[in-house]
Parts: sequence; C-alpha cells; structure tokens
Amino acid sequence: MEDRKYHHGDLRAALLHAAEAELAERGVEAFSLRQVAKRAGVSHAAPAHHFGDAQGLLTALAAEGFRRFLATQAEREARANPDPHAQLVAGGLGYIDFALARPALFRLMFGSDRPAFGDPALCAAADAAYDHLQAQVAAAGGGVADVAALWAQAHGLADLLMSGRLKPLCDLAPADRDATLTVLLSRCFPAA
Amino acid sequence: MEDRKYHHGDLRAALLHAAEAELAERGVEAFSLRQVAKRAGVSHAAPAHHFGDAQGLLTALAAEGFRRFLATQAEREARANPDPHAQLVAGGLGYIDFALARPALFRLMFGSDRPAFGDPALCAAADAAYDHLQAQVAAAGGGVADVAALWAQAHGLADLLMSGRLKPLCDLAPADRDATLTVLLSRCFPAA
DNA sequence: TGTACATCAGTGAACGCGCGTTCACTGATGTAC
DNA sequence: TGTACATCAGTGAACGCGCGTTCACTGATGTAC
Repeated sequence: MEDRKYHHGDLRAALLHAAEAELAERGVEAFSLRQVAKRAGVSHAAPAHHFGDAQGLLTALAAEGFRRFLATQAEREARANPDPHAQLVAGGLGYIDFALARPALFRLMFGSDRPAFGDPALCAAADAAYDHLQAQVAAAGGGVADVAALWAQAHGLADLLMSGRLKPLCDLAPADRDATLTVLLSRCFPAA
Repeated sequence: MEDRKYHHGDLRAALLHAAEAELAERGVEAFSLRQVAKRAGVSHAAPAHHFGDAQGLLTALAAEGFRRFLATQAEREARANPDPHAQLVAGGLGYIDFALARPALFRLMFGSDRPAFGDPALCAAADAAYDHLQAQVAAAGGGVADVAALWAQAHGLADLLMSGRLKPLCDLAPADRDATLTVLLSRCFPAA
C-alpha cells in the first residue's frame, strides 16, 4: 500500500476494512463516516464517492459479512466428515466461529437496522447463506421445522456466547467448547 | 395525568415510558435524550435530573425490561400445566412473546452496548431472569447443558422471529405458531 | 392560621462539538489524434 | 513520441443541524415556629 499517491488505488476496499475496525472499536451505534475516513487516512468527503452515505457503506459491509460468514462455515465443513449430520454440526460451529471472531460484523448483520436489507446485493448474500443451510438440512433428510430448530440453536448459541452470557460455556477451552456445542447442536438434528 | 403542573408528579416513570416509545420508533442507534424529553413534554435538561445521562436512562430502562420479561414468562407459566416440562415450554414461549411484543426493548437488553450492564440494579434484574430459568431446568431434572440448550433455542427463535427472518414461522397464525414453537422448544428438553 | 425559609423539580438560554452534505477545486489517469 | 482534452478520484473549506452539558433561574412543596 503506497501512501503518497493522490489516487488511492483501492479506496473502496480500504474503506470497508476501516469501517469494520471502526465498528468493532466503537459499536454500530457510534459509527460515523467521518471516523471511517479518518481511519483510512482520507478526506472525510471521499467515502461519499464510493458509497453515498453511511447506510451505503454499512450495507456493502453487511453483504461482505454474509459472504465471509458462508466462507467460515465452509472452512469447518471442509475439515469435517462428509456425512450429512456431521456437515450440519460443522455448519453450526462455523456459524458460532464467525460470531465470536467478528462480533461487530455479526451484530451488524443480525441485530441492526442500519444496513438497507432491501438492497439486492445484500439480499443475495444473505439468501445464499440461508440456501446453504436449507440444502444441508435437506441432504440430511430434514424439513422446514428442522431448518428452524437448527438455525435457532446455532444463532442463539452464537448470540449469547458473543455477548458474554452463557458464562459456563464461555470459559471452556476451545476444544471442550466445540465438544459441548456439538452435543447441543445435535439435539436439533432432523429426526431420522 | 395533569398537564399544567410545574412539577410533573412522576417524571421518572414518564421518561422511561417515553424512552421506550422513542426506542421503538427510532431504534437504539438514533436514541437521544433530547427527543425523549420532547416526547415527555418536558425541557431537554429535565432528564439529567433523574438519570444523569442517556446511558443512565437506558440502564434503568433495560432493568425495567428484565422485570417485565420475567413477568411475561410468568403469565405463560401460570396458564400452563404445572408439570415441569410444560413449565419449561411455557417459559420459552413467554421469552418469545416478550421479544415480539417489545422488540426494541429486547434488542436493548440483548443486543446493545449502551446500557451499563455492570449496574447493580440491572445485574440483579438480569440475574433474576437467569435464575428463574435455571430453577425451572433443575425442577425438570436437567443440568448446565440443558440450560444452555433451552436458552439458546428460545433466544434464537425470539431473535430470528423478531427481526423477520424465519419467514415460514412468522407467517403462521398465533395458535399454529405456538404449536410449532412448542415442538421446537421440546427438542431441547433435559433428557429424561 | 400565617409567615419565613430551605429544598427540590423543572426551565430555557447558551456553549462547543462532531456529524452529514455540498461544492468549487486540483491532481492523476486514460484516450484521441 | 508528443500534445490536448475529458474523465475520474480525492481535497478541504464552508454550512447548518441536533446533540449533550452547563448554569443561573423560578415555581412548587414541605417544614419550622
């Protein structure tokens, strides 16, 4: 990354990166375009060029978040047994991994009104994540209720762990935690 | 409520009420003390007298929220079969009732950093809710893992329903929805 | 019952701040000839 | 290879706004005597 160029090169990506850091540091509630610009080392009017306003930036960031979310799940799944049930558990663990690794982004995606959730790119990214879950459940022989049960369990665990509730689980070593989470997720399996 | 008095009578309660309405209408993210004062029909410096600052007000509101949260669960439980498992389901349904009836408050309590969660009154109110769940699970013969499973399921369902995800469930009539939710919560029962 | 005084709740004007937005601008890049 | 011009990305000064905070104040209430 050169510093002295008048044209940045990839300011769009730099702004998204700065926005995520800003989100993590100050929370969705205190998020401001001027701070993001400052962090990216750029004039405060520059972001408007790429994203219009704060909502535009947050929308793009949430969409990017859903893509990474799916990628985090895919990582877990790739390392797991190809058996449909093992894949479901892996997906759930990936869900939780993501929430713990990027809590600010997770909260933006699932607990904020600031992104424009009607935006086509954001919808597409969110739908892809949902479709993936649905396909996994179908592969394991489950239906609509199983999707709901698994999603709710993974989401509830992710959200509660992320915000430091569920203390007994928070304090476990990663490996033990994964083992316990596996048991909890398994309870919601499609009935065989 | 008289309007013309110089002294309000119960401004504290009025401000909490206005704050919740404000929260519901504009979201945690745009919450401001001045708007709350305006809504309560009072000068913008008045809230400081009772709550110090915005965080003070939100902390008090969150504490009040936890008390009503517990009350909502108690309503469901009172109408349900006294059998421990039926009581657990009722508690879960009450959890979800609350989230759907007061989404802004729910989000303040579970998805915001703005309240001071170290505040003794807020801690006490939140702990009471947690203790209640723990006692219910114990009565049904469950342990730590069962608490986590049930809490996560209720919380996940509440959060996803509240934010309009889980479309198939959102669209159900209340009675059908309750029946489906009962099945989903039951999957997380303490193993008998 | 009446007066004097302390306390308390709420007022409203003033302040400084960070925000988003606008706009004329300038430096860099790419293309036509 | 060289010049002229259009386009684009980013600048920085200016603006108006709503916010939280402060502070001297005033109206209401309660208590002492």
